[in-house]
Amino acid sequence: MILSMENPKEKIYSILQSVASDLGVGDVEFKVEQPKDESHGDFASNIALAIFSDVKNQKSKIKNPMELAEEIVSILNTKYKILDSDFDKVEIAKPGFINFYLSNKYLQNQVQNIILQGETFGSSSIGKNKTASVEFVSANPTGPLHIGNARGGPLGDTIANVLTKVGYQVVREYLHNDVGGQVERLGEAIYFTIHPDQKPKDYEVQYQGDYIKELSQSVKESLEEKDLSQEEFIEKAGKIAVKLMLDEILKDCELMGIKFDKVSKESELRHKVPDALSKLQKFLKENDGALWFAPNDEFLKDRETVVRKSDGNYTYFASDIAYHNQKFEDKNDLVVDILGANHSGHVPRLQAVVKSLGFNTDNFKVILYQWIRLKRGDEIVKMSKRAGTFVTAKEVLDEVGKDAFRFFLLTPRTQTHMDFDLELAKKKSAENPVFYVQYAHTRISSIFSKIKNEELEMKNSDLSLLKAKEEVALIRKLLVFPYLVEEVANNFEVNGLTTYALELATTFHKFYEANQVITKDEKLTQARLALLKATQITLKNTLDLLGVSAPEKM
RNA sequence: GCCUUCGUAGCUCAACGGAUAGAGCAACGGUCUUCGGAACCGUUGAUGGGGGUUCGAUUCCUCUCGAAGGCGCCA
Repeated sequence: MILSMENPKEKIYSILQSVASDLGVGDVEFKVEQPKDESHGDFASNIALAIFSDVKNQKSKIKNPMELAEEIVSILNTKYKILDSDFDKVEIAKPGFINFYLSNKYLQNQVQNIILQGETFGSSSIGKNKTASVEFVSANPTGPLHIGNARGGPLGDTIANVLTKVGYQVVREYLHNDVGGQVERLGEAIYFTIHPDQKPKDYEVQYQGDYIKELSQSVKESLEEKDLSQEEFIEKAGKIAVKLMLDEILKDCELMGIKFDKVSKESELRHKVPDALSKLQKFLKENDGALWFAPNDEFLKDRETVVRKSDGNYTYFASDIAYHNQKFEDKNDLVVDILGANHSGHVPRLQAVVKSLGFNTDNFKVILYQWIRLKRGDEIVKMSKRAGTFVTAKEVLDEVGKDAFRFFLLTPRTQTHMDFDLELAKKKSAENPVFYVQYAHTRISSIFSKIKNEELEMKNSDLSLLKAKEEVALIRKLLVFPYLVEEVANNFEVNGLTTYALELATTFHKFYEANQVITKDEKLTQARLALLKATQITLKNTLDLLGVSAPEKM
């Protein structure tokens, strides 16, 4: 049995599967994972516990998990000669875990490997020759991007980065809602701001706030020459305003480090609605003069949705049907929507649409993120676009900067209802964890800036000199990265990347405190420089995925 | 009323059903004649509450309390 060590984790998994077959329990489900505690090895498996708890397999000999683990390890040693490969040690632990320890030699050699891979370290081929569409932000253009919408920005962008990293060809998409009642309301708000005397007493203006005044000014300038009726003015004002808002939103996105590849307009999608609906004939029904999407899906019973109003106009939902139909007809292997929690009710309908259109819902992922709750000290800030009381993304961005902004928003899981203290954010921006990570990168760059002697180039360094506790720990941490990237590409939980960035920085800082890199011992210096190089690469690659800069100086 | 999500340390957040629940900030106490102290080390401190499933539960089920959001011919 020869172990190819390209991917130790997969290797362990496949060998354990063979062992399971040897034991006559080939169908058992077990895991191989990377324990968080170093003392539990580089990889650990619960296979013995899994076999034990699998009732069906208990019919013959009932052993306890520890004995089972012992038997498995002995098979690994004898039949599969696992210690002849790059493993140092295979141990059993308490309830019945089997822990695998990589040899120092294997670990040391990986340093060179990382350096050779450089910026491709962490890449994989799971998305090779595949395309993905990631839609995010898609904010209503009836007001500026606020801090709530903004969470989807870094999130979608980072997911797109990760998918790119694993080989997908990714299109970043934005949907511009430039038609519908909201656009008219916006036009009205502008009209009545310019002509307050004409506002009917019982009419309630939908959108308010300083931005409406500014918008009104801009709209007025471009329309004042023309002689328009109130109705024409409102219509044109809405269109102009919505375009202005889009430009502003996209500009804010750029401040966040985001550029979209494709901006679709709802007004154009509407032309494609009839085609898309024709594919859904079976699931459409007329009622009260309106046309409804009514799939015979258990979950959607009594939740039918209108696609064409009785006045003949299509709804936003109809546009979304056309939009998703197009995304899939564009032959995307993966379609990802990043939506705020206020769209939670929309999700099952979208899934039903994708399914009813005949596409595979496995290729359709919707990521819902919870709203951010804003606080000023102890006071909760209520945000309302209507009342004009909201905090814009730009305000916060200007205050804390892109890097801290992104890192902060990417740290919690998407389901977390995070609290954002504006005062604290301003006060503490200099102490944001992101600087801790960036500082690690800066420290490394600083050391390299001191190396002038070419003899200290780390090619051919003797990596076996890297055996200090902190050195080995650092190598181990570096090797987690490719597994993490692949995991995130599968589960979209990008917060794992920020956690990892912090852990990696910590491991580095500890190494740095304990070991002088540049010393009179040239061989050791070379080896440590190689380790630093590999660390720098990994930090940079992680920060790149997060869209956070990796500065040489701070 | 129904549906979704959340409740972890004083605060903001982590933890594929796994092993001693981890970080940062705050508080307190240490570490520099060395590559950047935006660092390192240490102390105090937490799973809202009750049941259940499991060898094992912050994680799954159930009840309960609390918070956010959704339940339109709006988007």
